[in-house]
Amino acid sequence: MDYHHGDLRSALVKAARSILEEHGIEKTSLRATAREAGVSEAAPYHHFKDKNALLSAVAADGFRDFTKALASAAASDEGAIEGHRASGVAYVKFATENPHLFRLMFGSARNEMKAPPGCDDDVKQASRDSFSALQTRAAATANKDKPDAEAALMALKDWAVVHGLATLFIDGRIDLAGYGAKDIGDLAARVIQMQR
Amino acid sequence: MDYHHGDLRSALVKAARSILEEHGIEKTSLRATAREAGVSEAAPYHHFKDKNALLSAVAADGFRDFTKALASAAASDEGAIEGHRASGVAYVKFATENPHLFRLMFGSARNEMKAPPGCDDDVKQASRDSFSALQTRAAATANKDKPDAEAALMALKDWAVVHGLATLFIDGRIDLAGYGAKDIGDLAARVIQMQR
DNA sequence: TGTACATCAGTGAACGCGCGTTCACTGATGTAC
DNA sequence: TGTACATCAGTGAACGCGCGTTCACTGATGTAC
Repeated sequence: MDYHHGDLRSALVKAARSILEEHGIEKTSLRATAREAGVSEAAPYHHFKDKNALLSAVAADGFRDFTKALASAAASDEGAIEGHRASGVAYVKFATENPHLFRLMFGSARNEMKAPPGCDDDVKQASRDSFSALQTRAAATANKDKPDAEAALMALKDWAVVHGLATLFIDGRIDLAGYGAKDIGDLAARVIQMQR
Repeated sequence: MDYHHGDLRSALVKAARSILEEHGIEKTSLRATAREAGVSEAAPYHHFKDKNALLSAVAADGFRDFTKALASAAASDEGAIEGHRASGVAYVKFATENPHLFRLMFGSARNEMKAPPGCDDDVKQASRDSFSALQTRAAATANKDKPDAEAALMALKDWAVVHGLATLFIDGRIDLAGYGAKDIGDLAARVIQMQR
């Protein structure tokens, strides 16, 4: 028996994330995670206070990847507007490629209510980082003549569009063929640039 | 003991919906529903094949209410665009007022995979009704000069905006005060009418 | 370099829980005669 | 109108399951001397 694993904590996060993506949130139990990591079912308690703490670590991890994916999409295009749009497409793609993780990150699967304040800080911080980067890019595209309040609403609308597309798509509500789209990235790009 | 309840089936749907809204999806069990309806824990099996069937009935019920709420909002305003916008606000409000129901309706809490084709038809039909009404109203606002494909994308964008707002809000991602909004309906109305 | 020891990260067994589901049953209801 | 009986919607007890969590434990590791 291995009595010292090396880095069980991150191995558990990885294992949980893998179960989550493969089998969904309701199969993602502490026990299954421990088994996946090849460790006894009580071992996770040396690294996580409870199940919620593990799920929060997975969510925080997800947010860090998410932030990176959006930023790198934005950087690969020149021009504030192009970059903003590219990061919108990346938003939808990330959700599509990691649907269960995306739901865990945004949803209510973790019990945030009973967490003492100060706890769960990791997810909170990681998600805040994502959204502030998002808003920064949105702000960079704003018409200079418009008041700040309008720019903020516009940024929210852009966010809602990509979040709505992502959510509807992973919940199976969007029929790509019906829109003549070859994939969700294609459809997202066209929807994002659409104007009345 | 009451051996004949009268209309246990719909009482169970009502009970499940009430537990769902009050305590969330993970507390919504068949047993809890039976207890809430004041009936033995095995009784539901005379009306629903399994837990999924009960949840599907709740979701279908929700979709019917949802469709009504959107239609009546659209009807209370004159003009296609005003009606369309009003139904968008109603969309967000419905989600806000019935967050758990909304998640059940759209989400993956029911196991749709293992349902034999032909089953679950009730939800499918009810949700299709909702979305087709939505698209009809969107189409009515379309610029006549635009090709149909563009109008369809525009309708999808409108849908994504309200669905995104609804989802982000019920998941606690939107700070109303930060936008100077008095409530979510107010904010939704402003976001919906916002243009670049 | 060698040894005693505190610490720390594992183990494995056990707890209690609520759940979905099944079963044989029971009593109320409506219908045929 | 009265009665026999099939049907149907309930009951209550039981099943097995996987889960979160706790516990006393054990053996590996690093450090002080």
